[in-house]
Amino acid sequence: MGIAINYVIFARRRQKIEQHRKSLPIAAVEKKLLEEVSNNDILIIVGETGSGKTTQLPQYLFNGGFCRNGGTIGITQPRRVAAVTVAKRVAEECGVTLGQKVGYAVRFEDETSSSTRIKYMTDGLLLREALLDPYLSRYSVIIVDEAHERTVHTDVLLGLLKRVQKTRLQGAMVNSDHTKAENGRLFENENDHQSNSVLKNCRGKKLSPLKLIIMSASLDAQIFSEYFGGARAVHVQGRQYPVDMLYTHQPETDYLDAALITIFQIHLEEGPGDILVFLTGQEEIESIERLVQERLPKLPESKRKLSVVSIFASLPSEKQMKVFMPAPVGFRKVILATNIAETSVTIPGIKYVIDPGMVKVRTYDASTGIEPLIIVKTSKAQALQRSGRAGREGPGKCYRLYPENEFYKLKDSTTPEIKRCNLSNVILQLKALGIDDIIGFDFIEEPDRMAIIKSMELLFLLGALTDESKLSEPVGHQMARLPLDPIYSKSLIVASQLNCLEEMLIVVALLSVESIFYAPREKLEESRLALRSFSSAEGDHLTLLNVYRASDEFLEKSKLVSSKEKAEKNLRKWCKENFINSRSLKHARDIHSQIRRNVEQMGLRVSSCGDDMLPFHQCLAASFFLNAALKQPDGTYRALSSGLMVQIHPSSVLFRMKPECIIFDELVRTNKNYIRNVSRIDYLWLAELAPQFYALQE
DNA sequence: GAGCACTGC
Repeated sequence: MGIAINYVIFARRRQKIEQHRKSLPIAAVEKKLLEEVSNNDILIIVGETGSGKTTQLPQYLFNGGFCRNGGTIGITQPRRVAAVTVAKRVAEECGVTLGQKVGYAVRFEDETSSSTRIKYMTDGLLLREALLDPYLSRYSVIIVDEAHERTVHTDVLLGLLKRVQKTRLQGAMVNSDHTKAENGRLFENENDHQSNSVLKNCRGKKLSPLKLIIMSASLDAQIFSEYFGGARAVHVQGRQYPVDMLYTHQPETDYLDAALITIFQIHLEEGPGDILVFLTGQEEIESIERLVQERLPKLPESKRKLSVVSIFASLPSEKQMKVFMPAPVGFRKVILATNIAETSVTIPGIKYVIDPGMVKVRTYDASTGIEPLIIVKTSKAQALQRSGRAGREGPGKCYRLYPENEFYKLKDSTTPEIKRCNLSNVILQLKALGIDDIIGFDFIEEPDRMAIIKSMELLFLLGALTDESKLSEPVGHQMARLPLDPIYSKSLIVASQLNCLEEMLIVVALLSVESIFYAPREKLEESRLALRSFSSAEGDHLTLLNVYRASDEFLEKSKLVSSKEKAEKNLRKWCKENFINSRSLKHARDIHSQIRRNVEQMGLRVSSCGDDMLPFHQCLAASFFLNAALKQPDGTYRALSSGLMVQIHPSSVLFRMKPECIIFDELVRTNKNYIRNVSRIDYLWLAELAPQFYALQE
């Protein structure tokens, strides 16, 4: 009886899934798409939101025989959550256990097996895979999804895939001819012993042609098509509800005030439905929240049913969750959000979107190496993405707080990340793939020449590149294998020589994540007091180490008496009491175990310097030497490499102490040039430990 | 004596 009922439920569920699949816009063109993929080695698919391309196309290809010879279909996503949730959904649609036919792989999580044929992953992870398998030989098809977002990973991946595809096509011809592939080289330096070993692994295997599919949600198919030599582009219809666009008559001088007025206008004049407001940062969000709360009591009592919630990335997860909870009965919800609500999270119930048209972006100044955040106008594509958030569940309205003619003056799309970021990691990865001519590399959009040169200089000074700009052996190759900023990778290599790798692994993991300290404004004093027990007079690096060790000790003790789940819950409580951000700490723990595994595999010696922290600080000097600063008579500091005048950030344990010579982790420009995560070093160490930079200056 | 958007390996 029970089995029969279960079967009925199961059958209904399958039927529902099938109905849903057939109702998607892409279902109407399944056969056509299969033909297109068969006939074209590269295909561009433009599909708007709701077309079903991400979940359906891989299934069509699987059923269409594109995995026949044991090949895998790989689908890349810019974000982890997308890779994970889509994989789960597709496994369910296929009626299989996740990790079997359908799986996913993201950093720290691998839900695949040898039987996986449809594999969702992040684009960054596929790039890492390429280091081990430069021809990506396990894949018969690679689909690059959300290519319009143009993350730095996507851009590098596109260049690599273009090359791999060409090589595999030639390799396949060669395999059938039994002659040598003269032009079928991915590498320029096949004689290098490192890449040679990789090549040998690949030669045994038969290279088969690779199908490439680039999927984009916006109308810029042209760029991708041109890049791939006039590749064929097909459009797939999306499915969205209509969104009414409303503009202001005149430009607004104060977009925050305009946003505030619009919130109340919608609340008082429009039908039910929640409001999503796009703001540029935490400060704006908090000030609008305060202003709404202040004005609410002035409304007639029956009109006060407005509940304000906010979301931004650095908000602790439990507070983020509040935006997903429905407002109390009869209340309208206003969500104040950064562009986290543009793509990363989807909040249900939104009918109204308010878009002031501004966004905070990170930029990169190659001459100073500083990456300041600035507020700029959104692009057209971004404005469209924002307005689309109003039409997910029904018809909606979008209030753009600028005149309509201003919209047409906006840039079509946001500047690709590769044009505004530090390129040292990109260069390291390309070099590790045997691509030595960075300036000649076929990027879809060229990075600035100056940015390339600056990053090469940095890699050279770190010892990752030889005089001929090749990856050095072993340092350069080791650095390329580590999933870290090059300076951090270098510090691990130095630490193994100075016998303090145990300590440096922890510190590097902590420096790699968002600040682990959580100090809410209203509890500033309390949080400072909590921090005191961990503080080290030597600086922030040791302080970080103390916090990590204390948390680790607490967790280990907790595990002795309770289950793993309970122990982790206890740790979160411990974090709260000590004003530590548990999400950041968890992230650091994950990175720590990954890089520890990495260095062990590389054969580096993991040992501890015990209580003598001298080698640890020497290691900091030897690897962060470009971030050294000297005290000036007035108590400020001069950064030695850039000559910039900087100040220790007030959050540093050395803020009052002001030692003569310090090294720092990063320089942030707000009102002043602040340096963060600072430690005291001996000035004389610089010339001794970093002669490649300091000996020349004497 | 300060406030930093969002991702990713």
